[in-house]
Amino acid sequence: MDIKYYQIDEVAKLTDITKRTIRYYEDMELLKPARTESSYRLYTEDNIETIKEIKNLRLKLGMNLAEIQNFMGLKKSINEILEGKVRDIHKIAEVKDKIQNLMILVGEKEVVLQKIKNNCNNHLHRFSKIVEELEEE
Amino acid sequence: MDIKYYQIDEVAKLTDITKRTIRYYEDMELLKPARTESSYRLYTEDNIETIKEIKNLRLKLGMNLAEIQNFMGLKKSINEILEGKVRDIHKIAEVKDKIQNLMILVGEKEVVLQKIKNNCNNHLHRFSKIVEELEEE
DNA sequence: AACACATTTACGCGGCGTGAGGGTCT
DNA sequence: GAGACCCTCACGCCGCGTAAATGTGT
Repeated sequence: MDIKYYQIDEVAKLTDITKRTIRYYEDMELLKPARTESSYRLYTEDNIETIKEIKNLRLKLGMNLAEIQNFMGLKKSINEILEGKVRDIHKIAEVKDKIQNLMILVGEKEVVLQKIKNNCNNHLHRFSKIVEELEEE
Repeated sequence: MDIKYYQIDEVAKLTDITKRTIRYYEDMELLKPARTESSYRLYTEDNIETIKEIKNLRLKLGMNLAEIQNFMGLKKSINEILEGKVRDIHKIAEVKDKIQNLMILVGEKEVVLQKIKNNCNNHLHRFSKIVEELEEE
């Protein structure tokens, strides 16, 4: 069963990430696409999923590439543990710590979002009342 | 009743934002501190709150300064409406639209955070089981 | 005079945008 | 031969970090 490969232009369209940025992620070692004999980059479905994940982490959560590197490394460690490749309890404990730290950061971001949401809702309600009052005049 | 003013070094310590960055926010017109005769910047409590808010929006939500400009403009519009300075129903409707768009963006960010949280929790549970099994050996 | 602040100006890095100049052909 | 791709430099902008040169005095 052969793997389907995509060229960079198609990947850019599928992910809505520019070719420049996709190549830059490779420079930063977030991606390692295959190459043709003439150096054309060949991306797998997995590569495309990785790009979409980077996009989310950058644009929605504002992580920088170093943080994303870290995050990807954590995911790799998690998979190695789940696959039984890592059986050292201390190593596993380290990864658990990293996961818990990550959840703290996630929690802090959620707090900020909640505050904004609450404010927005309050304003929308008040505006409705204000508009009603204006319409009565 | 006179207002208490802070110099930039104290503001930097109170907000944990560098002086360089605080000055840069002024260049970007996010801040307009008063000045002494010798050009020293003087910040109010309100200025400090603004800096803390910018910090949250940048570091926790990854907004760029242009987006923050927009966000601050929206807040200003909201206050003008709440204060009764704006009584044009169409203007109020525009602001409501902007608030709703903002809430959509906030919702998208929450989805990403929720996925990460769920994954983290799943992994932590699985790790506990793996560690139990390893300890039985 | 000396110290601890302040000011502006300017170059450097990360994360790309945007060509330029030149090969390849899914 | 002509598109429509691909490649690798390389310079420019934004959001600051980090001096350097200079002024002020909470």
